[in-house]
Amino acid sequence: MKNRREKIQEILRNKEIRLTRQREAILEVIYEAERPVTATYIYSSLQETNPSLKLSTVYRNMHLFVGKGILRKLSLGIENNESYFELIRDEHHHHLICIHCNSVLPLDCPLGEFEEKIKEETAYTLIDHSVKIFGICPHCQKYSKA
Amino acid sequence: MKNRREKIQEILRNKEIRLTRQREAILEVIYEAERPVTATYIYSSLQETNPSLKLSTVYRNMHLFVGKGILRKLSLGIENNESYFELIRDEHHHHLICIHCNSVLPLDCPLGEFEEKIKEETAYTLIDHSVKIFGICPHCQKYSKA
DNA sequence: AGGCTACTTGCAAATCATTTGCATCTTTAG
DNA sequence: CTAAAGATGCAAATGATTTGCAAGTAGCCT
Repeated sequence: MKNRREKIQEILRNKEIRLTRQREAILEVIYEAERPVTATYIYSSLQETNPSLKLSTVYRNMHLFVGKGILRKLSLGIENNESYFELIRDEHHHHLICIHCNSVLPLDCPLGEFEEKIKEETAYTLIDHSVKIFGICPHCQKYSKA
Repeated sequence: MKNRREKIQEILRNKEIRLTRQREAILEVIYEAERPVTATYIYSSLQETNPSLKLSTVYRNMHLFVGKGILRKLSLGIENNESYFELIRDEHHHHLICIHCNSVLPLDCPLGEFEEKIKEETAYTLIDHSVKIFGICPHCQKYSKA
């Protein structure tokens, strides 16, 4: 039974990415979050334990991880223009976004037949798709009653 | 039978927006484009005819028009981080995006029952959603065979 | 037609997210 | 243990978008 740190190191080695303190720390934060996070979130989360970590290093590694297929970059279209990053786990899914607190939850994919239909109708080669649903989470519903 | 300029002026008046040379020109570009456009696209399109128009004015009016329900802002997640804006015409729809030429086609909405299900399962208040399908259009399929 | 007032614009500087150049440090293969 | 390749810190650059402020203009009221 491997602990998280070992699992992260294995992922990096499998992808032929050098192990650095920073990279391990970044991936730990992402694993722990269990939801898409921003570069700034990662940076802030690590300020206490890794005060020398720079935001540019976070961004550089986001790029690297996306390129290596470890992460996926999302453009959620939330008020700010920050990009979110999430682990590419096995299964295809989508996102439910709270427009108050910007938190993000995973959703199953409701397309499928729809894609077939589009493919026939338009003759496009379909490559990928994304579904985003915006709402207000139960927690924010309470606090925005004021 | 109204011409385009008159139609635009009517829209602005209906929304209680002051008529300015800049606003009319901006909306003309958007109407003519018949697809989502960026602020920079609008700005460039107007440099010849309205050389004094500033990009900040375009952005300010994009904001205004979105707020008044004339336009909708899209985050398409295309390589650059530019925002796209489209006219809010009649009905709710979605987008099929060609990843080669960045052209955008409208799609019918495939959600509906799915939203009901999500609402029950998560207790979120659902506000809006977006579906984007990425692919390669028939035209680009030919030219990318090379 | 002229004038007032509030709203707009141009302009320049600020801001925000993200990227990049460069010198210094660290990882890893031998 | 050591050198070379690659990574990081730092600071400055970039690109998109926003903002403060003074000057300009639309729309209303004589």
